Amino acid sequence: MNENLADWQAIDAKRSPTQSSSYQLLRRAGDNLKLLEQVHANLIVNGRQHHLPLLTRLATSAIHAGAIFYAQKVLLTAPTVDSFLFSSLITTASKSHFPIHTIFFYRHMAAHNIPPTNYTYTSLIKSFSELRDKKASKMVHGHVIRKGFRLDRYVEAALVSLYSKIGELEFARKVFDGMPQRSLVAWNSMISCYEQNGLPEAAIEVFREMRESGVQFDSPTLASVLSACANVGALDLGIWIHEWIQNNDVHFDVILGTALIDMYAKCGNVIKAREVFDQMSEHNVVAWTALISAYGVNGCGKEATNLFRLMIDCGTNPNEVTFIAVLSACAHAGLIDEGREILASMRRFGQVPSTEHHVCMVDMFGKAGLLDEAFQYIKDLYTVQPAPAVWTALLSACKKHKSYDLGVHVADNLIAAEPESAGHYILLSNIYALAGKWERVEMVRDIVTGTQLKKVVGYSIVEIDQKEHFFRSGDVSHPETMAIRQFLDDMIQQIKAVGYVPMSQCMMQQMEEEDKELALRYHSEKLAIAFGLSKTTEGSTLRIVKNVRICEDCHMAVKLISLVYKREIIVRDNLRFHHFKDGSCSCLDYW
DNA sequence: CTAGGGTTAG
Repeated sequence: MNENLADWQAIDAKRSPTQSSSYQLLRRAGDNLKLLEQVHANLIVNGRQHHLPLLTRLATSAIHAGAIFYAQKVLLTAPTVDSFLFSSLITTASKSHFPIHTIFFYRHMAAHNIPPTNYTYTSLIKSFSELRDKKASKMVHGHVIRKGFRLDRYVEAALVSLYSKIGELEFARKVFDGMPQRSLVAWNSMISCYEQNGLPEAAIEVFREMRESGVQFDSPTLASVLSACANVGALDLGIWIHEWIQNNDVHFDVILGTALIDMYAKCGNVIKAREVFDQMSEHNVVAWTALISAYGVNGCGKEATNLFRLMIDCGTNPNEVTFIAVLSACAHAGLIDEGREILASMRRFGQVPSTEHHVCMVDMFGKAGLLDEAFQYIKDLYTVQPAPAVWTALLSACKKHKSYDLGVHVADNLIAAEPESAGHYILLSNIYALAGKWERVEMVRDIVTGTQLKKVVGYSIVEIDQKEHFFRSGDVSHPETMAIRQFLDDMIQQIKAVGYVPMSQCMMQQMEEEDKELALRYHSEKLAIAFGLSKTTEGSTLRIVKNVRICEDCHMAVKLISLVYKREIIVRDNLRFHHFKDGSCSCLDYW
């Protein structure tokens, strides 16, 4: 036996490393844990456990197989260790989403007095960004500085990404600004940081800086920027990027394609979104969902549900996001029976309806005025307290359909469940206002102001010559405010001539009729449209992006504006699109 | 022979 072993080792020693039998066995074992254990035994029997490259490969393969504890055992029983083994373990563990074990390996590395490398930190940082712990993240940054990797371009890019994921934008920017030489990946991390944290304008601004500093961008850059364009409604820049992709040699994959679909969809151009989809060679569930959502938010519910079925026929299974997209499409289009059917089909795809799906269903019933059905749906759901978002959907429906009693009942429950959310109080006061109970409106408003609850400030954006202009209700901050107001006053006169009557009941505060009319007149979307009309030529489409829902008065006004000025106007609110043309809206007043 | 950071849908 011992002689055999000696022979074996003699033979093996003569082979080149890649031909060594142990290495071959390891390769063939792949991610199969049983086989890896056999190779491990083989290594020990043949006295090759000192061979670190083999041991490293064994341990990383074990992690790939999901056997993180086995990898730990390999490490703890290894007769010798080196920096490479540790870095490999840390990298593989972080890539395989074992963040805690990544830290375990890092601690052991220190215990063995093996100095970390920049490889160590990029992976360690990646694990911490998965943990989303602010304090721990800053501790890692401290380690990076103490060990002298503060100016390593790989580590810095990872830090930008880490701070992005935990929402520490200023720290991300500080690291980025402090880089002596910014890598492409660092630029991409910074852009993605702003995009992912709800600051699409800032993301676009960094992209501008990037172009100015002459850094060549790539496919991940553009995917992030397109996503930012989508969220801010920057169609001009989006089209510029699309053309750039067509004229340059950039890796056009399913991710970039999906980003393009979403950009066109969120800028209101479903036709182009479909065109991009049809040109893509690969369609995964994300791409399908983006297209279904495109049709859904633009009010084309029938097309959305047809695509949903086509997707399944083509062999792609819907996931939870797909169901949200298709159910909300049903809600926007009033496809009640289809919505019910699709909800029931979730189980077949291994999906369980969650709060977001329930919200879609309640919204669907609620929009259609089926308030009792919506209420019953909620009551049938749980034995315990339903999620607040479900009640909010019902409450919005109560407001829309002026159901006073149910509305007050729902709002009471909602406020009891989430007393810190200002939105609930506003909805409740709206319900009181609709019922003319002004003293209650005042009471609720006093609560909101008295406790300093944060309320969402509504705004509208209009893009003129690749520049976004922001307006809030009653805004006077725009440099051209005087001209805008004059144009707007004239615009109101013009639509009054064709039958516009200000819907003062949209004002949820008690004030004089005249004041109500003026308050309505300076709603942010009217300001944005007046500015847009005055700055663009006849025949061009106007696009407005809002962060809250359009009110009934503005909806009526914009219909008439589209008629009088012979303009197509697309308004995107936080939930869907309204395409105004020739005096009517694509939503057919169902929203 | 064994290791890096950034990208898409709600």
